[in-house]
Amino acid sequence: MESGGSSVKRKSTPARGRIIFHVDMNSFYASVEAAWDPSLKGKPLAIAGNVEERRGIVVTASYEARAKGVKPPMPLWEAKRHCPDLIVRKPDFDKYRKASSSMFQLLYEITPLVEPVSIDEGYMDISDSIRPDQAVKTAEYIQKRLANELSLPSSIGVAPNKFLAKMASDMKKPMGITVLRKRQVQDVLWPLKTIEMHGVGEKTSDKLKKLGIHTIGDLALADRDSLKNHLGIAGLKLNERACGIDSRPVDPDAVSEFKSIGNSTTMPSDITDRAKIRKILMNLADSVARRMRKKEVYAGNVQLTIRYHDWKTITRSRKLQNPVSTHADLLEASWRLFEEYWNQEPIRLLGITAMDLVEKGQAHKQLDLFSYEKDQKEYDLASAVHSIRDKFGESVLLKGTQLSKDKSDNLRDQKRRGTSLEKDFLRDDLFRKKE
DNA sequence: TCTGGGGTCCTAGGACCC
DNA sequence: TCTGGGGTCCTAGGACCC
Repeated sequence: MESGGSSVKRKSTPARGRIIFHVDMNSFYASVEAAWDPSLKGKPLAIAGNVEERRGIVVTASYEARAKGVKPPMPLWEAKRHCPDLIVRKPDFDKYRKASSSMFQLLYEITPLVEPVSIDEGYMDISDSIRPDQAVKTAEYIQKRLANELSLPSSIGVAPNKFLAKMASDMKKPMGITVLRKRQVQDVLWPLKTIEMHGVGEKTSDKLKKLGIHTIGDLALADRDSLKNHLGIAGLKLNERACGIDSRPVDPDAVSEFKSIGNSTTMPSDITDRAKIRKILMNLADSVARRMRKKEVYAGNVQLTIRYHDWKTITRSRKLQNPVSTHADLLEASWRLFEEYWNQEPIRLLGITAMDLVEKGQAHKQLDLFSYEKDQKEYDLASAVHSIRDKFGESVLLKGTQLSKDKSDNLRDQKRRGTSLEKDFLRDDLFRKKE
């Protein structure tokens, strides 16, 4: 046992009596557009990608559009059939990011315990900042300010944990405030179909049906062993959530850094022409590199996505010898993957994703010339020792080379595992010489 | 005329080490 | 010579969400 005295720092204690908000913006992209251009207010509006092409889909629809049957993610042509006077706008992400940051700024005024989940939703833990009897008033206050100051409608769920808050915010839209208490779970949640549950998609819901589980209540009362067998750990989690149990804390740092940055594009028509394909990869590499530059990160791994004419999608990735950031390096890496894995069939979509992101300073460290030269010498020696050993056996080596042998073993391991950043740089150099 | 583009997390298998 | 089990890293795919 540890001696007492050290007090635990708490962000958001799952232990007892938390009050969690889930703030969910309604039709966010469409609402932002209408906030910027009030002439759009009250009109059926859809935000859709690929507007000129035939392949656009509705990303977000205003409530007026929804009333006429327009529902994301619906192909644009179908949306227009439902609603001939539909106004269509292309997404403008810079605009949405700005609106998003204003929105979160407002939430931070209530408590620092805000966890952004996506561009338009987030959790708040107000347990330590607001008196319980003031919770609903606070939710109303937030909602009013979002509407008055930013012209943005929202829905807020108020509950003892994240899962219930999330479910609650979904129940009244737009401009709803819903309180969901633990003791209401049985009455309110259990009658719902499993697909209504956050975390259950089509596949899982189908699997559950085969187990005779149709509602959230079925899920709550299901046999845990059976759930574990068929769905793994995820099954156990779902069972707990269905019972209203969720101990995940609200973590303000949860999404502070990006894990990957990618861009992809669907072609107007399927292609097989290598020159065209390379051109598209060039553009993708360019936009990924641009976004990486903004975030000041390097990529340790590059992934290529190919979606074929028949919707079959493959991803191929490779860890890089040293982190890269330029569009040329990204293109080179993805082109190599492309050459290696394309099966010659017509392609519908191409994507490049930068993964294993490291901060700029981190990546630069490896380019330190001194350690490079030092390693180069050691590596050369190590390689020589290795090839001699491989050719003539251990006995040929002098005693004095024993140390180098160990070193060479080390280097060989690192080379294989790719764990040492400095050695990675070294390896890349060797790699290039080979080509 | 079906099916976008941005992500995260989890699982599973193979290679390899100890 | 035959043998085990735990652990890490890498890659690919799948499910899900907004």
